Amino acid sequence: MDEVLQALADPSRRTMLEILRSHPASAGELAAALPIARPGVSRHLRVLREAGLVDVRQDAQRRIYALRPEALTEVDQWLEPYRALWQNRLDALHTEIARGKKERK
Amino acid sequence: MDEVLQALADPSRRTMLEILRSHPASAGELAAALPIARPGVSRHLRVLREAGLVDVRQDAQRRIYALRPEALTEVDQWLEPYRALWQNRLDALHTEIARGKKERK
DNA sequence: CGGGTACGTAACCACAAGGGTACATAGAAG
DNA sequence: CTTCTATGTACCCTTGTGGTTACGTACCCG
Repeated sequence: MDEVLQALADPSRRTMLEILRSHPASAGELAAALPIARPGVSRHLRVLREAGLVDVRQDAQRRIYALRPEALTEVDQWLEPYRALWQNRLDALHTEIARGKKERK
Repeated sequence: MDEVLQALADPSRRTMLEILRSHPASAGELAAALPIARPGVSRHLRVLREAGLVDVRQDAQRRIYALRPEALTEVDQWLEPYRALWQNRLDALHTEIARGKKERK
């Protein structure tokens, strides 16, 4: 969990995930899409790998990275107890609005 | 969004949110619950405040912090496009299991 | 085997983050 | 108005993080 949220904190890494969301990509491909040099990308990929957010597959001399979306369920679960709270608030807001409408009639 | 995920990356800050989930608390109260000194807590609180994750209310010389769970909807929304993916995977897994059962019969 | 390609790792550097101590400030209390 | 309480800010230091260049390595191709 910790590692996942840590990994998500960096915008470059989030961009990588976004790319991988549409298709698996090689390290070079990802590097080309980012404003940073290849070694930097390599390290970011390591972080993502260690957080379980991506999988690597070797294809000749290329490394193909693929998204492992299940890892994000951790975040979803962490969010869970808060979800109830914000939904209550939204419900309350809607009730408020509804009441407002009534009273304005 | 960026600020929110950034804020969530730190475990101490997540602990604070967890505490605030059950009840609003003063800065000192939060500091007492954490292994770090009050000034550090103050700084963490600023980060949370700037990310919109908490609200402050002044009560005499105390500052009462309250959770603002709506801020987390940003994370929920960010998660959204990935959610579809991991659910597909889980569905596929279930299908796979179901098929396996059948074949094993 | 020699060379090109695709990566990762090592070494290095600059700066942001997080922790601590000391101090400033605002408000209650006397 | 002085003092105590609660909290934030300034400053300093150490560590972590992200980026770069240089280098090592694995693999295909001729």
